[in-house]
Amino acid sequence: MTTRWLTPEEQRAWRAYIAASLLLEDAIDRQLQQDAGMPHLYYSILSVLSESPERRLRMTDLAERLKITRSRLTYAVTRLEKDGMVRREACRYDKRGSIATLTDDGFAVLERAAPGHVDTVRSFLFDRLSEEQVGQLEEISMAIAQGLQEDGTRPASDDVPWRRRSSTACS
Amino acid sequence: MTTRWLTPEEQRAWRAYIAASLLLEDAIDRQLQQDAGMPHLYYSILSVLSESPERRLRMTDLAERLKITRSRLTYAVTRLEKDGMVRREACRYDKRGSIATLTDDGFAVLERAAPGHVDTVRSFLFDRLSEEQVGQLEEISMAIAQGLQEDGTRPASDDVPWRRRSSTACS
DNA sequence: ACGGCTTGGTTCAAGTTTGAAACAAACCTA
DNA sequence: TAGGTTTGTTTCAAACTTGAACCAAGCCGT
Repeated sequence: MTTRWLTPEEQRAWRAYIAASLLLEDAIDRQLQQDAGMPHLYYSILSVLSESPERRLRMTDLAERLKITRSRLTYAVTRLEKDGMVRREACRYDKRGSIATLTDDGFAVLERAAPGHVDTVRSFLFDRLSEEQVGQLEEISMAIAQGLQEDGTRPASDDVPWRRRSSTACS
Repeated sequence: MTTRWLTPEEQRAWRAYIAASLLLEDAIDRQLQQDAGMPHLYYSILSVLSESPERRLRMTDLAERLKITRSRLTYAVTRLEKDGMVRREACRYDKRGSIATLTDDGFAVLERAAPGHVDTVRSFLFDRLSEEQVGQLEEISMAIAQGLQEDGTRPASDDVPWRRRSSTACS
């Protein structure tokens, strides 16, 4: 079948989206680099850890939540560990496992950086959108993400309910 | 003043957005890497050039349109030039300038890759959105981009109408 | 208990991005 | 028109990302 090219509306949306996402990520990266000495992803790692039970998470779970590869996460955590914001611990129940724990230092950095980060997100994103648009953005994003996660989520099909594939509770 | 944290709705939207944009870019990068041997940005460079008059554009203009730094563009174009998809030419009217031109080979690669790319964008993005949502996405993206470009665009304030700051027409 | 498959994580090399510094040409302005 | 600033582009080192390859450790069937 012959290609269905994008309609003019779709083209406009696509280009606007590309531009916006690039600019936004750049702005956020710059702000965090300035104020916290780390890029957005690294901040997100600290953030996710801080909200996890005991501030710890297995590498794979962390990667899954952040939607990044394990390899990328390994690199990032190695850096964060060097900087003392995260500690790696062995998983008792699964000797293959490695658990990343947010240190007090890491938590402190996070707390110090959070206000500035939120301000940035606010001023570049939410302050420019109506309440309605915020809802629309969520729905659109969910729709996109859903289509891209079939694989990642489907394997979890709970036909084996007794077996957590994501061992957050480990150790 | 004390920080205005994100509301639950905003948090949800923000997280969904981050996830979606990461996943989408990854998917598109992978597809293009597979089928065209280059990441999304590089494809975009060829694409923008292909639509420019004479298939050529000054580096700065190209960077501006793509919303990337000049340094990043320099690197990318160097690679594309090595691969023979782009040629660099000197600008006659401004000896500092450098003009990137899409070669026939580059155009051919673009033509060959375009259908697969469009299919990908379609299946991961537009097929999952209603017509309404496409419009919403455009508006939201425009709103975001606008806030982040004040600097880049404002200097262009046409109080000096006789002087094009973007010399697309050069050479 | 052995071999084979899968899973969790890391490693390594190659490629890309970043941001500051370096240059050179163009543009003032006194 | 000399000197100072701005603009267009590249360069360089350091940081980051990618994907394939690797190594253990768990899992499973026989």
